[in-house]
Amino acid sequence: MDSHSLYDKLQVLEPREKELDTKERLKAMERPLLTWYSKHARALPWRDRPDPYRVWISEIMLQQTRVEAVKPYYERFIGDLPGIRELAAVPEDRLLKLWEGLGYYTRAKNLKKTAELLVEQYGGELPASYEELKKLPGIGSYTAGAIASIAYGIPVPAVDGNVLRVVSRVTGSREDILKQSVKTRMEEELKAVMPEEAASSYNQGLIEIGAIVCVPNGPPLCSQCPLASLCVARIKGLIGEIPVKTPKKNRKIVDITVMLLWQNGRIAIRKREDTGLLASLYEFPNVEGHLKEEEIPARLGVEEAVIAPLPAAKHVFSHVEWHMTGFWVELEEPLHGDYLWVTGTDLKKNYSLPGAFKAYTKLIR
DNA sequence: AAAACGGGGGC
DNA sequence: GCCCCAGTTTT
Repeated sequence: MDSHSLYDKLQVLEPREKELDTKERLKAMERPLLTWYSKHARALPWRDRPDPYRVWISEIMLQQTRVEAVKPYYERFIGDLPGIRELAAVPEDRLLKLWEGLGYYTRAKNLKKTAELLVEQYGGELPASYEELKKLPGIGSYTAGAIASIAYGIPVPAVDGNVLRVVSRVTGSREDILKQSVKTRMEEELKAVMPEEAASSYNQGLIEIGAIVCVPNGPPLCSQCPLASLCVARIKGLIGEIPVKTPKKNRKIVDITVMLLWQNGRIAIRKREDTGLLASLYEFPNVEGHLKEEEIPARLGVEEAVIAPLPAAKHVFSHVEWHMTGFWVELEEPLHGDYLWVTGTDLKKNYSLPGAFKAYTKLIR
């Protein structure tokens, strides 16, 4: 029987697909990619003046974080800490306050650690070398490639989730893009075809296509894509199957009891451990497990307290869920221990409490 | 190779 | 409710 599906008819209208191997296909992206990027690049704050410091800060903020979320943080951060030396000298609490709400707080701590390193050992500047950049805390292969190419014009690739998606589609690769081995090979393949004089636009162009054309969720806008005629996934109708990603695992549930300790007009907070989840941020005193009201005094080591239950709350992290219950606890005297007793105003202005505690933070005047 | 590490936006 | 995001580090 004849095949007359819409897809078959459309395929007849396509220019005949050239027989290209992967390397030739990647090389063939260059001209359409650069032409398209010169015309369609979004105006973004960090693109105004791509000096190494500004590129570095933006790239760290953009790790696993959307452009729209980064914009206001970036502007404020650059305004407060305009250069490496200011960053190296900033107190950690003020730094974390600048980062509050962005997530992945290790990024901020690594930023400061690296700034100190740069002042002490690199003459206060980011090194103009992919290999040297990659040695710095918080800078992996993607970020090293991004800084090297965008700030210094060094022809090395910068393979992020966008590039993985775009290139796997263009080449028609059904390999699992979450595998490190697949990313490493793509980096090698792209390095071999990188234009010597246009590394910045080449990398940013690939990323830009991934962000606004070959989008991460929903169908790609192939009619706007400069790589459409080269794209194996599109030509073979594999857009829905590529990129391949392995399914992710379930989140662990953790029960937590949060206590708002109130004494003489002040609330107790404490600093979290400097490693692990929400490292170095502040929190309301809490314990793992769901405590009953009558268990509270003993846990706090007090004879008496006026206790009232607070609403339950849930916070979802990427790998764990906190299921929280809470109690309001009025004490006659301060507790011994590493607590800071702060007013509501002081709390909001000077201390970074992660969003996980929002349900309880908002109860404080 | 897998897990840890946030928070927000899209559907 | 699930997926994903201009990833890196630790286990």
